[in-house]
Amino acid sequence: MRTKEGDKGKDILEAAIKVFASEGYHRAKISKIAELANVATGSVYQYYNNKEDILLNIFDSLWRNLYIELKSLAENNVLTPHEQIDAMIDLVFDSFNENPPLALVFVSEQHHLARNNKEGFTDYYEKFLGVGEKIFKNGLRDGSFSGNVDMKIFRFYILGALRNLLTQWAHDPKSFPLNKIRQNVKFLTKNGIKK
Amino acid sequence: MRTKEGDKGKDILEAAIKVFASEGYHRAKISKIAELANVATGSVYQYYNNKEDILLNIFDSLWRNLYIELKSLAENNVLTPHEQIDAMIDLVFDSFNENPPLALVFVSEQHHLARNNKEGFTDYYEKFLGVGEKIFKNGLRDGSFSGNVDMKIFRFYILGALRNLLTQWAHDPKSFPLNKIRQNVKFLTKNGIKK
DNA sequence: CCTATAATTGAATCATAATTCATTAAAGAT
DNA sequence: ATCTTTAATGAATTATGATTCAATTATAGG
Repeated sequence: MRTKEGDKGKDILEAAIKVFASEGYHRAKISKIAELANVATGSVYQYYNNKEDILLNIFDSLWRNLYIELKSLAENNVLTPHEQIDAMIDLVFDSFNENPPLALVFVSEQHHLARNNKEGFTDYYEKFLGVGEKIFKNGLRDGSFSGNVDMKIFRFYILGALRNLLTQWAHDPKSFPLNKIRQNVKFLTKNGIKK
Repeated sequence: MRTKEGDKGKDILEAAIKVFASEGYHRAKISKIAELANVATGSVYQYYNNKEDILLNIFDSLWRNLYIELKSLAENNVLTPHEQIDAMIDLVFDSFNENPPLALVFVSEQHHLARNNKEGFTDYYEKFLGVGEKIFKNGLRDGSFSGNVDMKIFRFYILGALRNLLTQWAHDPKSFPLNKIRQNVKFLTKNGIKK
């Protein structure tokens, strides 16, 4: 019996991230992904059901990691709620720091999955939001967060801000340094623009 | 000489907004847009060069309006910089309040245009950002905004937050009331989450 | 009431690229 | 060494839907 050589599944996923990032999901050709992965076009279908399935796998593993990391920092009792929010911001940026193409896919292609998979494209996304809620509630309980803000609104507010900043950074990592972004986002989230 | 009946160009644009919103740009069929606009498929091409040109027109008029409105409120000397930011938040929400499908197109399809039209898909977008800068600088000058925040970062921060909240609202306008969102965003932008 | 011009039509064309599948290759089992 | 099973291949198939264009229709001017 013939056995699989190397880890073609992974090669394909990594190639897909690059191609999705540079062409966008719809323009990305399976043949191009296969070429980058050093695999025949048909082989892609040995590993994934179809093009969307590739994207699904990218997002599933992405949100899985984010969820696991956020969970562990939410369980860290040494951190104050403010520090947990800061750590969450770092977590998001760190996840993409070494991989701008992944950031581009993350910020640009999720809406495609969300549209097709009405019932959620990955459980980890929901779970991630759930952990975010927990952090927020702790902050309210111990009095460090303002009661004037709705949890869900805050959640989408900060994720939207992070996403947009990540987009700009990924397009031009050099002229838009991540460390400065981090610092500013932490400040704004905590204190707002008011002097 | 035969003359144009009604305003088919506008009918097509409005139909396109609905179809793009419900199907997404790539799945949207020209034939479906034509049907909704009560026009033959071919007629669409009398008014627009191609599918992307339709999207371009939607965004051009959208950003044109946003720019004009923002400009006029930036020139309003009666408002403090904080009030101008608040008014900008209102402006964005007001632009979509009556038209959730337009909001969905706005939040989901701009990246497609940005990707293809490297040199900017509409001048009004750049101009809008320019006016935002002006407001920000005024706030710095008169001492009402914190000097700890970089202008460009603030700009993408708040636009990202607005965009994400608009997305959620457009998907479910009833359970996610715009007025509450407005109020929370204004508060967060100004004061942050800190108690 | 003609005629010229421009608007409108929608079926046919055309391009693209996802997916399939018959074929070939490799590796473990006998 | 041969056989069997699974992996890998990439050319051929197929589906889709954007765009074109020859035919038709409506209006204004003469």
